[in-house]
Amino acid sequence: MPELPEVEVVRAGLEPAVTGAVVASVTVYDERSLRRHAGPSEDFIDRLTGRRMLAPERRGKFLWIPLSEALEDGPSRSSGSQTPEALVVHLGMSGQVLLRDRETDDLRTRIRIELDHPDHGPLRLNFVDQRIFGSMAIDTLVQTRDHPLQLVPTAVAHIARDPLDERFDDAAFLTRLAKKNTTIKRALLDQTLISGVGNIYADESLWASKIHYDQSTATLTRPRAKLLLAEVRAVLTKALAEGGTSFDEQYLNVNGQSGYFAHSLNAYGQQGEPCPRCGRPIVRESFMNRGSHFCPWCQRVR
DNA sequence: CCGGACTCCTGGTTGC
DNA sequence: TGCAACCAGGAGTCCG
Repeated sequence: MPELPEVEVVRAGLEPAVTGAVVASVTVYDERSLRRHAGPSEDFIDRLTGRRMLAPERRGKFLWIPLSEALEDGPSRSSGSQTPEALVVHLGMSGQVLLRDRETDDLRTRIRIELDHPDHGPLRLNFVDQRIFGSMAIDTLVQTRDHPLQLVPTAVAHIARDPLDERFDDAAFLTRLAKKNTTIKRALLDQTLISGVGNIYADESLWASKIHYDQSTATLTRPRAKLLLAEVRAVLTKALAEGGTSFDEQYLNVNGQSGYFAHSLNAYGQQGEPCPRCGRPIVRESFMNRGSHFCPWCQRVR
């Protein structure tokens, strides 16, 4: 499942290739991938075709590419009365954005976007998604509450900043966390409190900070919560560093599954394996309709 | 505010 | 060997 590091790898891979590119054509092969688009596929195609892409942005697991008019000369209409828009991408469980030449097809391509880039020439974006939990949509950009000059898609407006965002407010997060009447893993997965963390990195950062997934947030001491936040950052940063190294240079292959962190997981998917810290077996329990992996010895409710 | 149930979805794996 | 049941879960919605 793509979480913050995987989505950031995609964003960084797309940036040099799509920034400044003009959308030549759009093909929707599966309308279900437009679930989050407020309108029919014709509307999606009309609003995307002919637009110029700006630098991709990300918050948590959401990725978006702001769009401007394609006009090269004269004053840009995008800064005038036009409502700013963006192509919003969420990878869901299995989404990938593959950057290809105009001849390359990919299995299970749901949406295809053909681009003309002033430097790189003709390109093709294949949105591939096996389980169709991901989506593309054209959305309007709105001001954020804490920074009026920063615009985000309306679909992202309710999402908290992620812990790798320089404007993430540690103190405010810790205070909100302490006031919540819930348990810690639930809080970590609550994208309105802290974004970008999914099931894998939640389990990994809880293991690293020796906290049980069902620990009450109200009784979690501030030092331990602070440690957890530091471990969340460490885990995400490490994954990002490992994932950011595996690009195919010929096609600038942007792949949502490349550079996965699987070879250095301590808890996630490790049930039955010895805990790397104490040697006792890692246990998997069902929680929130998903697996929770933890060491019952190192991670106890306190 | 909180949590549980449900929905979307498909291909790999398991079980009989 | 064949097929059905099961499983994985991000995010939104609805309801108690």
